Amino acid sequence: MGEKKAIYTIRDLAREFDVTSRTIRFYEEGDLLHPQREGQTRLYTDRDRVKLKLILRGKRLGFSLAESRELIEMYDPTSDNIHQLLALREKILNRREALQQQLLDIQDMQNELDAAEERCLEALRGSDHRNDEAPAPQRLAQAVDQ
Amino acid sequence: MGEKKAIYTIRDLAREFDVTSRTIRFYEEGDLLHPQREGQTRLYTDRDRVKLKLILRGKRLGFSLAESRELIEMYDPTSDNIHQLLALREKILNRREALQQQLLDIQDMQNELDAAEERCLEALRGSDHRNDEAPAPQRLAQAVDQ
DNA sequence: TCTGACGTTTACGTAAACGTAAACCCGAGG
DNA sequence: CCTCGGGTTTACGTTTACGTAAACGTCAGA
Repeated sequence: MGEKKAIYTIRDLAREFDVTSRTIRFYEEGDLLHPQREGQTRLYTDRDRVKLKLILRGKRLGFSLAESRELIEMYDPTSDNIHQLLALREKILNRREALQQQLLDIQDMQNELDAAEERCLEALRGSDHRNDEAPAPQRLAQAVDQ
Repeated sequence: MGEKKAIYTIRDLAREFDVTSRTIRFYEEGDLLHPQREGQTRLYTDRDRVKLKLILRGKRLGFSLAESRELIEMYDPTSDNIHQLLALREKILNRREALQQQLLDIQDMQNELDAAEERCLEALRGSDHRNDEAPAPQRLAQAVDQ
């Protein structure tokens, strides 16, 4: 199976994911990462790298660090407390709903981008025979209103 | 066609979209909304309502207010400056790429939520005959790595 | 007339997510 | 030996997106 013992320095990860070292240390402050230490120096494992990946993806989706921490903990059900597991399941369901809404939002927005782009191109092509269609104000309303 | 002359008070919109009046005024500070005034009082049209909707959807997708303002302006190509239109098209393309990444992120995350949920349910069902599978640390790595 | 619910402005406060600077340590290379 | 490029901590600064409080106007209803 694949090599697993890879060790990363803080710069390695910073470069790979295009964040600053400060950012990575900040995540540790927030209790999201727990690298080993060799003296003063932080050393990151593959596992840490994956967590960082999760955090950054969470960021792209608009999650707070606290939420990302929860998400990470989801994959680590060290707790055998049944009550906690149930609460966790709740959170998962909530997340799923939020994601579903995001999907809808994105689809809507993509459709509107399609339309916007077309209007742009149209405007670029025919800057001379302008104003064949309805005025702009109408369009905005139609775009989103239901 | 549909009734168009609807007028909303700040509270109306606040209630409808579950934000505070403060928030709505803040968007005006940021030049995202421009309601009419009747004396001191702000009055919002359907068009304003749609803009607010766009802003809030932008928020859900992690856009800053500045970005949302740009997005709104996209639908309002009052500028007949061709140069601006080209820049605008650039922005639209960038947006689209970002949204595509978000879609991937969301799909990944939904898959992981499926897995996480299953692990939860499994843990709930068989709290007795525990530890049939690989230990948790492996799972996290497999979930995202690759 | 008083109260209460709504509106307004001005302005300071706050939480999150880092940026940035100071001041330090440490190992390798010239 | 010195410097350079990395690492570290501590701590204050910054931006965004509002919250919150003060202090006020206005109109409807009891």
